[in-house]
Amino acid sequence: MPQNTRSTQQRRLIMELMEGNYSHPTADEVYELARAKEPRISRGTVYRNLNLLSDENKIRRLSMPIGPDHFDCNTDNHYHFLCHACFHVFDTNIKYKESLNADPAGMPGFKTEWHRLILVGLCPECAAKEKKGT
Amino acid sequence: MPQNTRSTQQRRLIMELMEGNYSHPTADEVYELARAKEPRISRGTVYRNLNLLSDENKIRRLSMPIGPDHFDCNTDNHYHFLCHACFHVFDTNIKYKESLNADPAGMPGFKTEWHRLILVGLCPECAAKEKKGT
DNA sequence: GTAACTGCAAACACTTTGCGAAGCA
DNA sequence: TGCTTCGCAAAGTGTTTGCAGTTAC
Repeated sequence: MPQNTRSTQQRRLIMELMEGNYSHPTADEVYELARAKEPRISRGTVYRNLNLLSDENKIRRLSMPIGPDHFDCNTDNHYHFLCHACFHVFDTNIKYKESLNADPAGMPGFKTEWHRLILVGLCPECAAKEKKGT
Repeated sequence: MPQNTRSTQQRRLIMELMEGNYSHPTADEVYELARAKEPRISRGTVYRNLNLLSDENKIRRLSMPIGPDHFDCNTDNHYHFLCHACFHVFDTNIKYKESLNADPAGMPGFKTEWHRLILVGLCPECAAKEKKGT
């Protein structure tokens, strides 16, 4: 990260697109949204800004067991559900377990900084489609 | 997956390398191990066989929030710790929560098939190095 | 003025895939 | 014999990076 970050048009646009966007978009989805408003914006700029905003904790990067990373405007600790059919990401109601970041029992010396819990399966819509198809 | 899978030299070699190997190697590490015994083996073959063996549940694919996938000869459900300095993967002693695969409370319609919990931080060795460096 | 940032394109890391030859059942 | 698998190389996906020009402060 540079010492002084600046407020550029592109950065403001990307932050605006993320604010209040609870769809957990991928970098490419943000790129498409951004391009609709600012056609000259480049993919590199979107990636760079998403990385910078994550580093500044203004958004959260969500790495998935399948496919590209997603980004979340909600930086509160919470867990996600990934549908392996439509690849949408959903928030879960599972309570965040702060205790998992404490030294895991029986693993002295390990310093946990963060943890990731992801459920993978089918969302209601895709589960219904699956049923119909069978 | 094909209807009938065969027992080839390469597949047997890769399975042998995985059996009793608790170091959670990446595909590339398996490739290097395999090449030491069978120099003509190709990367594609290693990837194909690791995928096939995972599909057959003879090994387990571990997707990490950083870096390439790892593979585990232990197919029992358990959780892992990733050191973000040396990128080694360790088994944790955290009890597997079967209940997370039940319908998450308050999320009717979602069908969870599996879940992944990964702790990220520093292993004892890298934590010690970090301390020294500071 | 100058460090931070941009667009662009090339490079990168990891993985999959198309093909013709070889091998297992 | 016929389907599976192989080695090889090329392509695919998602992301980062070097560069020369531009912009914020």
